[in-house]
Amino acid sequence: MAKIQKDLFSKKDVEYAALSKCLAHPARLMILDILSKHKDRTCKELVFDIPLSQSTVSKHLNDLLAIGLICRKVSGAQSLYTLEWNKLTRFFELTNRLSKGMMPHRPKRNCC
Amino acid sequence: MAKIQKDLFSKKDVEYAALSKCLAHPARLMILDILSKHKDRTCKELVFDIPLSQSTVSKHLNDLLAIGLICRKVSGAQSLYTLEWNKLTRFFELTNRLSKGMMPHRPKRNCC
DNA sequence: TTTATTCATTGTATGTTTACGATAAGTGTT
DNA sequence: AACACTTATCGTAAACATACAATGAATAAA
Repeated sequence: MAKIQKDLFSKKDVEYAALSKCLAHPARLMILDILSKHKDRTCKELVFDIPLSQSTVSKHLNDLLAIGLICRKVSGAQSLYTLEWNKLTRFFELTNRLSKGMMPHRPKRNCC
Repeated sequence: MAKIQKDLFSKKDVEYAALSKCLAHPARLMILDILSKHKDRTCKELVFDIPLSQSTVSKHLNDLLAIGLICRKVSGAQSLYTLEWNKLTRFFELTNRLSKGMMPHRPKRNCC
C-alpha cells in the first residue's frame, strides 16, 4: 500500500501534488532553471552542469518529460530538451490560486 | 543510495525541494487547506475529513510538523493543530521568486 | 566498416514513502 | 480504580525514489 490513493482526493489536489513532486528534487529544479535560461540543452550539457551521473540525470529528465514539464527533440545522435512553458506556467498559476485561497484567512498573529 | 545528495546542490534548491515534497501529497494539501480556514483543528476532526486511517493522518501531520508548516498544542486529551502562516508564506514567496527568475525568458511560442 | 559519441534503458542496491492495524500513553469520566 | 476517548508510535508490508555501472541503440566520424 505505497501508492497514493488518488481516487480518494480531488482531481485538483492530485494534479498539484504530482507537479509538486516533480519540483521536490534539487536536480530537477536545476534542470528547469537551466532550460528556462537557454532555448534548448542536450543531455550532455545538462550532465556537465548537474553533479550526478549521466544515467541519473537521464532518469530525472524522464520524470520531467512524463509530467509534461519539458519536451524532447532528437537531433542526430543527441537529444535536445526544451522547457514546456505552458505547463510551468500552469504550476505557477495553481500555486497562486492556492495561495489566494488560503492567505485571505491569515490572522494578525501566529500561534508559535 | 536513495538519499538526496544535499551537499551537491544549493541551499536554496534543497530548501525549496523539501517544501515541495511536503505539498506533494493530496492529504497534506487537504490538511493545509483545512487549517487555513479554521483557527485550529484536532487530529480527530482532520481524520473525519480525510479519507485515510487515524495513524496515517497522524503521520502526515508529523511530516508537516517536521518542516514547520504546522504547529501542535496539546490540550487535555487532544492535540490542536494550527497553520504556521509564516512558513507557508515563505513557500509562496519562494515560488514567486522562482517564477520571476524563470518567466522573463519565456519565448512567444512553445516548441511542442 | 570500424570507431567514437551521445543518450536511453536495464540491472541492481538501498533508502524512503505510504498505509494500516495494533498498541501504548495520556486525559477525562464514572 | 476502572473505563472510554484521543492521539502518537510501533510493527509490518508493499510500492516508489534515488543513484550508479553497464549495456544497448543509434548517429556521426574515421
